Amino acid sequence: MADYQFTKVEAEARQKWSEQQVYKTSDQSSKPKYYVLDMFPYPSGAGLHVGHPLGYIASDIVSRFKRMKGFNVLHPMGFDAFGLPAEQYAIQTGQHPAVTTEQNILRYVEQMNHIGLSYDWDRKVETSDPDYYRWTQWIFLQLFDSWYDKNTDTARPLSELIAYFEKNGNRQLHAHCDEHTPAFDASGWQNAGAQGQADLLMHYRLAYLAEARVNWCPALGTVLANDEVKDGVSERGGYPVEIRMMRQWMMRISAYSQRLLDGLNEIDWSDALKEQQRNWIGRSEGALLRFELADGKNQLEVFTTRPDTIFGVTFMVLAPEHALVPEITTPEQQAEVEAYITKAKNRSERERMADVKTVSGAFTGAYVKHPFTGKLIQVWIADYVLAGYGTGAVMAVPGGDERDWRFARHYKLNILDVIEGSDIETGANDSKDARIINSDFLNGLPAKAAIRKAIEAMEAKGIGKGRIQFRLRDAIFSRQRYWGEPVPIYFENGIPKAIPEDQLPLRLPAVDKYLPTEDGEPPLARAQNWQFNGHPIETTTMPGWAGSSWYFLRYMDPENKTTFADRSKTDYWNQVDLYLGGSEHATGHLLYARFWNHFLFDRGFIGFKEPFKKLVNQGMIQGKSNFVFRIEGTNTFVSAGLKSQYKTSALHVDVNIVHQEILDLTAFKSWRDEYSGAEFILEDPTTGTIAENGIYRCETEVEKMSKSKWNVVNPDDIIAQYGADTLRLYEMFLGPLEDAKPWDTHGIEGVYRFLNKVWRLYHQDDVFSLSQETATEAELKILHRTIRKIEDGIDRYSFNTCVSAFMICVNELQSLKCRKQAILEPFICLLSPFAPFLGEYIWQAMGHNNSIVHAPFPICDEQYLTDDTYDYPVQENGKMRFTITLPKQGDKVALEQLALSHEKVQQLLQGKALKKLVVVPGRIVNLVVS
RNA sequence: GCCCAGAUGGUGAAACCGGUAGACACGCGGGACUUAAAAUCCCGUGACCGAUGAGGUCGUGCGGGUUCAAGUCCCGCUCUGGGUACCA
Repeated sequence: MADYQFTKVEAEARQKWSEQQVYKTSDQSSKPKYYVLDMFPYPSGAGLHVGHPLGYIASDIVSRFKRMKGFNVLHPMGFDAFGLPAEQYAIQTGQHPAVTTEQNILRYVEQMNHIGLSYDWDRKVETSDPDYYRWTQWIFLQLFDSWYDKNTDTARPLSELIAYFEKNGNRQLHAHCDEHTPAFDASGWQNAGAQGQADLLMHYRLAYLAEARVNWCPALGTVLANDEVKDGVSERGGYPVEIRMMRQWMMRISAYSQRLLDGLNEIDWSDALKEQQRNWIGRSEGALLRFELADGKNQLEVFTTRPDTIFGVTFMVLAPEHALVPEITTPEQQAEVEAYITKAKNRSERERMADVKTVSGAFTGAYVKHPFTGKLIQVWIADYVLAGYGTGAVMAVPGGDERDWRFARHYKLNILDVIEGSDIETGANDSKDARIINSDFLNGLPAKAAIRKAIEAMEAKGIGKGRIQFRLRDAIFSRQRYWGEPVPIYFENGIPKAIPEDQLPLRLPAVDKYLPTEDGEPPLARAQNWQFNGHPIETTTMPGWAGSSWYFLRYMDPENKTTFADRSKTDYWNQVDLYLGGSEHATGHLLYARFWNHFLFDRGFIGFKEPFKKLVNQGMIQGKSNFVFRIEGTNTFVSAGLKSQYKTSALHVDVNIVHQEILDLTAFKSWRDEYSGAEFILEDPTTGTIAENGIYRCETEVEKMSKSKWNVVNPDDIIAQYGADTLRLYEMFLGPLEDAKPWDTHGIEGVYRFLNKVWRLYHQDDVFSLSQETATEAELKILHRTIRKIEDGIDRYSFNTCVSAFMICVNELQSLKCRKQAILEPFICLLSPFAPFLGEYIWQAMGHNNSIVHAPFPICDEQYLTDDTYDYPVQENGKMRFTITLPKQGDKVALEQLALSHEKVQQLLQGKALKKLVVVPGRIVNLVVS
């Protein structure tokens, strides 16, 4: 018998769906709502790869299941269409990124439709569409026009802040603002002038301008992402990169630190993910305290989580870029300090944090006075202290902090023992459970009590106070790029002003090149008349996360011309019930989106704080990259087994010309021009020695699936060979949704055979035929057990076990030769969320007019699930021996009696003394014998 | 470095609450059907000892521990993946 004709089946089902517009979703329904969201993709030029659909298929199964269960399901899709790759492509080819992006999107939509994803495409959003980014710009302006009131713990309109300043200045104001905001009274405000007032407001705005550290590449004239910088030079071109302060738009996400932390308690996300967000936000309780410099002029402010170890301070460490460094450095130390700053300056933060082995620093020559003992303490600079965290300065307690200890050891600085039970010769002791010693008034106190007492003493002395510090920093929002949302701000006499709402969208202008200007201005500076009423417009654009921070709201009301989404619609659809996406977004997108959502809630634009009620991370499907080895300086390639005999460099090779790790030599030569004359040193696969007629073996490595790594596998190819239902089932069958796994088609035949078996249940000699006989008890048991397993599986997002449950069911029905509609009609409904094409086709063959998409999900009848007896495994000292059949439920004592009197048990116990009998009803019998 | 996750047969995996480790597949071996092949169906398949039997021993990355019982819980490691603030 031939295979089932999946191409025909899938084409017919697809036509049915598009004719009947089965996925169109109404904003009004008597049914309960359910919102299933996928993280929308960046539409890359390589098209959708097999890794993308993993999550999409899973969420599609849930969507289809919920529809059949009687929910009004919102299941949309869109595109995160701004981004660097399109811009790079534009730089290389001169093509406008909008053009290539649109082509890529069309391709993605087509691919998604081939997979059978049940999106309501009428709700598609694209972040690069002016009708969409108009509202991204609008939200930016709301942030620009808001400040954070710590009294009410909400964002409020700036007009209210201005009214307050006019009456009171910023006295008694409890607002979230920059660290060094000056104090002023009402007259100070009134006399500040337009520029002065604008500067003062800038300290409070939630979207604000400030100086920020960036990776500046002078040769490219642009700022680079950390991952575009490798070993201090640009990845593209290998030019030097320096760290520089630049004026940038920032987002005051730090105002929301505590709320973003608290909100985690209300949402159903994995503990691992919540933990990552908690660590990212990084709340720590401690004290802020000031040390007088010995020069009597300056003060040094530090944040410490261990004020209880204040008597263990033996030196101070500042970040090399700390503002006081030039001022306090003594002439004798100046050369050394400057040399160190130059060296440290261009190390990335990541490098500085990761490198704990090399200790480096420089003494400034300055001293501070210990606030309690009055002793003089040296002030050092070292790059393990980061400028961006806390105050950029630490009080070093080498007895209590590992990094301080290593630093002290290296520079032979004093180490004091202030924590009971330490051995300061071998390392620091950061225990918070020990008692404090050698510390005057803190002696004998446990650390936690000592922390409180130390803070009290500091407050009494007026040198410090208790403080809660967050690691979360304000986010840099400006990008020196072309392909992003323009920031809707213009500058009138240097004062940043909002472009009026009714003038939005501020469209991306045309430019002659997608590159920075000669003097390092961003690409938008190339635009003609980039002005508003004669005033220059901001030239940076927004980052990728701007558009993705609110797209889930736009799906609810995608066409709205007067607001980003009507309140009645956002109230109806409300939170996302299930959000599916990769864990690589744990601290980026998922934090920024929560921030914007909280903000929109504060300002009354939406009615809920947390956007994503339930979140599931699908594991990444990784690529299996293949490598060939070129002998350096030649065009000769050596097989993997022989490569150690030569000096070679490994090069990625296209996975599509490698089969079972063996390179197709002819295909390789025609793959790229430069390899047309390639020569090979081949190996004998059994002996691993050089062999003229041997094979070329590649080495493999599991990496992210990416065009640049030549390991992308396209789902279209799989669909052409096996059909979309097979692809869907196979991706689900691969393993648990949340696990990362490399793509491998080894087992795909299995699910393909399964679908053919399903087909044959409904067809005899390819002719559709079912029997109308009444189902037997055995058949009903199989069906209802499967219904239970599938519902359970979907509820637990355990789609792989669902597929195996289907396989078991079909194997059993097949061996019973069941062809009964009474069983096979509910079965196809059960299967249809997983294999919708085959489901629809058979549903139609059964004579239904409606689509299976709207069929009801079969209901499990409990009476077919219960068993009276159970085969108890009997263990001897925990080792499995045999099974005995006993009642499944029942009184424990009665079961013990039954077990003991069982013939096999008696036999086992002969000549042995029973020490203990363990019987767990419905589970196990364990005989403990001596 | 730091934070988060993972590791089970030749392979992908299952085991949901601490209770029969390896369901379901792939691959492989054998058989049926066929002139033959494909497709399909049936049987076997963790390792080792034993006779190919009965039966037994070992076995869930490594080293310890708790328990009548550990893949599952606790302590200490190793390796792999993700994130580390301008990739998305």
